[in-house]
Amino acid sequence: MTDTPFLPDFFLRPTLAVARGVLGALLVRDVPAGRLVGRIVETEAYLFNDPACHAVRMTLAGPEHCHTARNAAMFGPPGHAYVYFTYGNHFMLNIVTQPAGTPEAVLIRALEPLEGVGEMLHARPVDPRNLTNGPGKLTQALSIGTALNGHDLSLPPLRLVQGTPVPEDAIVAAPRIGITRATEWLYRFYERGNGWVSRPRS
DNA sequence: TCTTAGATGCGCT
DNA sequence: GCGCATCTAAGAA
Repeated sequence: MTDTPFLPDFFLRPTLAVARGVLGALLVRDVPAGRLVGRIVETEAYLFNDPACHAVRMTLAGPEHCHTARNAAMFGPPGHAYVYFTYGNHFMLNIVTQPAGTPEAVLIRALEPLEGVGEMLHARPVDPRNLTNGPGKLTQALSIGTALNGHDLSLPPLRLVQGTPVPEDAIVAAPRIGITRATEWLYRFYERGNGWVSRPRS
């Protein structure tokens, strides 16, 4: 069960459907210290015509003005990783969706740790309850940085594999966190009642 | 338990 | 310079 990858077509579905569909999927990360596995419990969708997306300028000025070194991976093939650095400290992990040329992605916001918790705590020495309940936290716990930007998520050392999908009636849609534009769009999805979901700042 | 401010560095204007 | 798909420590209650 931890070895079934997603078929490429999965990432060609509408990005909002992918954001729901990867809830329950597993992220498998191989590091020298061992194998780390986390279950995805919270995501956000970012669309090409989305004011909060790094590639929104495509709609305004055309692709040639919005395709930059930073967001290049979002224009690449679906099912690959888009990793970027922000706030001077943190890496964000996204799954690229849509055909190459259409910059959309799904941000992984929280994981439920399943395997390798001891190794994760070594990479991120904090109270275990704060190990992977946020987008910057989980990348630190899994040692994910820009070296994995553009990486094919069907291959080691970072793979996305199928788990038990979260049923639709257990998925909550909510406003995205930490953005200043399009804050009313319900593009954040999480598993209802899961204790690893990040908490919005008030 | 909750709220606030500061850190930190890259990409853009 | 300013903003940022964030996190943490410190302080109040």
